[in-house]
Amino acid sequence: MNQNSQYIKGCAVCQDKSDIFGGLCLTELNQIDDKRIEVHFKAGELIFKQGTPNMHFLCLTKGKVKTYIEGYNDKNLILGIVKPVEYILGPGIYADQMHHFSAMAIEDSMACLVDLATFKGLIRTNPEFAEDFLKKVSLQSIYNYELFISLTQKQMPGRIADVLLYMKDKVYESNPFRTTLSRQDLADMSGMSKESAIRILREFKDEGIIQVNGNEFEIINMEHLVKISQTG
Amino acid sequence: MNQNSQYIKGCAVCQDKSDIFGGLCLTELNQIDDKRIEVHFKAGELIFKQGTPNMHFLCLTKGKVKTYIEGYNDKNLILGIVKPVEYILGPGIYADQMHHFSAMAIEDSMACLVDLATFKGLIRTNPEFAEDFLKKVSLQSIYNYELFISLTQKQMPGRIADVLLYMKDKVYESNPFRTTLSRQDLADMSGMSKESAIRILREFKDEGIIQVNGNEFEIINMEHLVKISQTG
DNA sequence: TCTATGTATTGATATATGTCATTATCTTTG
DNA sequence: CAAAGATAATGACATATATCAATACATAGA
Repeated sequence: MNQNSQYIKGCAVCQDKSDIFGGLCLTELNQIDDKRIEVHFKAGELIFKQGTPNMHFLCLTKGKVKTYIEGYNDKNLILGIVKPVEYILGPGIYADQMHHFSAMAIEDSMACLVDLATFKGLIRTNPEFAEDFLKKVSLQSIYNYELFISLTQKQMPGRIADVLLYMKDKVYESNPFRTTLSRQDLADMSGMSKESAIRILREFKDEGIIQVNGNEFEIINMEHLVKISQTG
Repeated sequence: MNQNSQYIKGCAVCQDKSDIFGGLCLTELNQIDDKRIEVHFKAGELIFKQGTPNMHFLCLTKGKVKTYIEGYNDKNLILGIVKPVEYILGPGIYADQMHHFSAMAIEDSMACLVDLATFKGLIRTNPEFAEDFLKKVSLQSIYNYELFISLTQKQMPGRIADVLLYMKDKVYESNPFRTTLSRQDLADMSGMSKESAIRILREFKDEGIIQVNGNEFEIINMEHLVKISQTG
């Protein structure tokens, strides 16, 4: 994937654009291209912060990003891990123009920032684009409902199982997978203390459900893990 | 509010339509009117059920409705209470055409059901309408983030405080308020067992924060309740 | 290489919360 | 009005989970 040479030529030839841009014509793509900034973020860098004004549509072209709500007592709730090519867009753009969650690179990342006015203009003028966007928003919302159930109705083993399955299926899309997420991050994804997260991981390891080696995880007994996820 | 005589004359003269319809022209309103069904639901009746196909845009014109996710072990999570005039629309319409939560009348209610194709057509042809809709969806989403924090990072007193404040400010908009929600419902709003919900309510009562008389609640020490909500 | 710093792990303990059983209270209905 | 069924309330207890403190491990600098 020699992306670098591609985005230089602009959105029209970019292979890494979010699929909601797929239906746009050349004029529209150029319109975006004119208002586009490309930024590199190092792992650990904050991309935007909850409570600050939301000025851009952001499309992740490289790396990985965690989105998280900053709650009380310095506790965070990780909403999800975004990978390329996916946009990161909070609900603020059509409400109060603010960010309602924070985003931080968990790997060295690259993102295209598009002027919000341009983005909103496209929503107004191109119904297909608007529908595609609504579809994305809807899928996000459906995922959030699953998260609600996981976090509020499952006990710790079920929640950790959900996190492991999420990482395998949605984030890394491979079975032995290596993550840059810390144990604290795993805890923040499952709404528990990091000590508890560690303990559950150890139990899973002792029961032969997973293999853990530092930040490398392998799910060995998938059936059992899925069952734990389902029975809560 | 002699609504009944009004909707008979159709959407154009209806005072009870969701405000996102405010910007529609007469032709568009008539278009909706042609595809509109008006239905009465008795308290306790299911309006639509999670997992069934989503065929209509639903606008509540009278009564109150609880929306809830049906989770594991017959446990529900109430997402919110909808009151007139507000629409009830799940994320399924732009995704898999399914309901992702259930809706039940908690009072005798009246709703307008509008054909989804008509609704989607308006989204495509009227950018203001699309933007208003996106705004609604966004506000809902922002509220969901607050709910995430309340449910995952606050202890029981904080969660019950949030429920009480939600009912006072958003649902009944009055301070002594009488609700038709059961204690089980209050528990389902705050993600705890009904016994725990009852216990916390009693503690609040003993501490002089609220007054409870069956289903009538009055917040006496607002400052204290807000503090409990904030400190979790 | 050694120290310093952050992260991970573990165990002991405190606390929050759920479950179960029982009784009380309210509502419906014959 | 009485009986039956639901909902609410309470207490005793079990369990899930957080917190605290101590230790181990890794990693980055000097």
